[in-house]
Amino acid sequence: MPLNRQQVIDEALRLVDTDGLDALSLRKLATRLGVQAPTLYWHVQSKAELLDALADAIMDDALSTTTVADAGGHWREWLLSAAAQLRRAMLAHRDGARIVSASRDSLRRADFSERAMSRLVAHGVGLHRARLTVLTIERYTVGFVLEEQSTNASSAQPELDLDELRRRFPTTIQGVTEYFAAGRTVDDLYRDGVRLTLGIPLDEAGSGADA
Amino acid sequence: MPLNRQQVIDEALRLVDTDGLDALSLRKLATRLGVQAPTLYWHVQSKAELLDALADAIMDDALSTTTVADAGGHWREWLLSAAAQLRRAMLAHRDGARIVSASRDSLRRADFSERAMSRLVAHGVGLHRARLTVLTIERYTVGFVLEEQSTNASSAQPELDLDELRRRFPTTIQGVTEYFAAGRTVDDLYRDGVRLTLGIPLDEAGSGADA
DNA sequence: ACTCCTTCTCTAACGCTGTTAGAGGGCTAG
DNA sequence: CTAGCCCTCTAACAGCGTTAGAGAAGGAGT
Repeated sequence: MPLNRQQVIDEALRLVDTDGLDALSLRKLATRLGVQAPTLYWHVQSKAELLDALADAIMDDALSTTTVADAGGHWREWLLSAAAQLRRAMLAHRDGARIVSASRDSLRRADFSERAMSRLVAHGVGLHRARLTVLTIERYTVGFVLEEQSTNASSAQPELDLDELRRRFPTTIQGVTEYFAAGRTVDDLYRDGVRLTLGIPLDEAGSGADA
Repeated sequence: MPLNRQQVIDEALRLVDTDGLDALSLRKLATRLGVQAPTLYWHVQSKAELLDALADAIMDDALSTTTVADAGGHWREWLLSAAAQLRRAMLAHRDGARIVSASRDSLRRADFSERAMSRLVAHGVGLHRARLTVLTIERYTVGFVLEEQSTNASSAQPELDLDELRRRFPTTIQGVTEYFAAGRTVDDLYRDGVRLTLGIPLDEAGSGADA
């Protein structure tokens, strides 16, 4: 049985998952597939095209399962769960957000936008606001997961003195501490960001002032 | 006069600006500085550290000018202009958002958060909401500029049929068309996203001008 | 004047990368 | 038996980040 484009993509994704995006080389990938590196060029135009295919594969996951969350309810709730699905899909693979954000034209991302926007419009949201809302949440999500995954990937910082941090970033540290002290998780943090954007009221332990 | 770490960073940034991040190699950089590649290792620990320094340089721009926008007014307006400043700083260099988002630990980004959060808190915003707001807007901004710059960098897509796009993404296309037809720009789009998150009312009907 | 030490740059090389050229094996169709 | 497609191969190129180690230049101390 000859090799197959889909196998190449799958194995590449697996390699990325174990070793990280920076460790993905065509030679290593070829070896895993029991083949020589130039052979891959029969199945794939270039490494860049392979990366685009990986991004599409990740986005497919985000799209395939969004339908499930279709159950009725307010459009805000629907969008919140669709966005969480997008995040989960990127989070499902190491460097997932980097892969998706680096892909150059992916139509799958447009599929996501289209699905979300049309749903909002169908629920009576104005076209203008629908577009703005979906775009904002998409970019927030990419930015969020990108940061979320970059901290994992990097080596530990040896020289950071906690006391100096507390001195230099008192408010930030306090805010972070307060947030997680209440038993909240990064998942909650992400969703609260979406809620903020959607104007969904969030339950703060200590109430926040407004002006 | 011997070479100098600052010169290395400056020239690297200039090289990135003209040729893009992917074209930044130590050999090319060294040649521009009239020196051999290994010499750079005297001034810089590794290429990764150089990239971090570039990110810091970009963030310095974002921080140095934010103070100017300190003039009184609602904290929402202040944060909007601070965020716009952050975006402008990344936009000022080719692949700026990629450089910033890939930097592994930058304290300058924490400086930005700290400054924004403390300002919000000083204006009476609760710690919880301040943290959430600043974090959301930061990640939205990185995601936004990342996408904004990635379209520039890529080669033009030859095979995209406009009719097929219209068929596949009717709502999206309609929304995009509507948005820009009113004379709005990408700048407006970015700011409207921030406004949405901050709960600042945006004028949907007519022009993109705002008070 | 001589030596020591630091600062900065050099040459040479290692192992890795994506990619191309081009040969060839194996299968199917005529 | 031949033609042609599908798929894989070997060999090689130019480029990459990085290291080892030599050496030039200059100030400091004796």
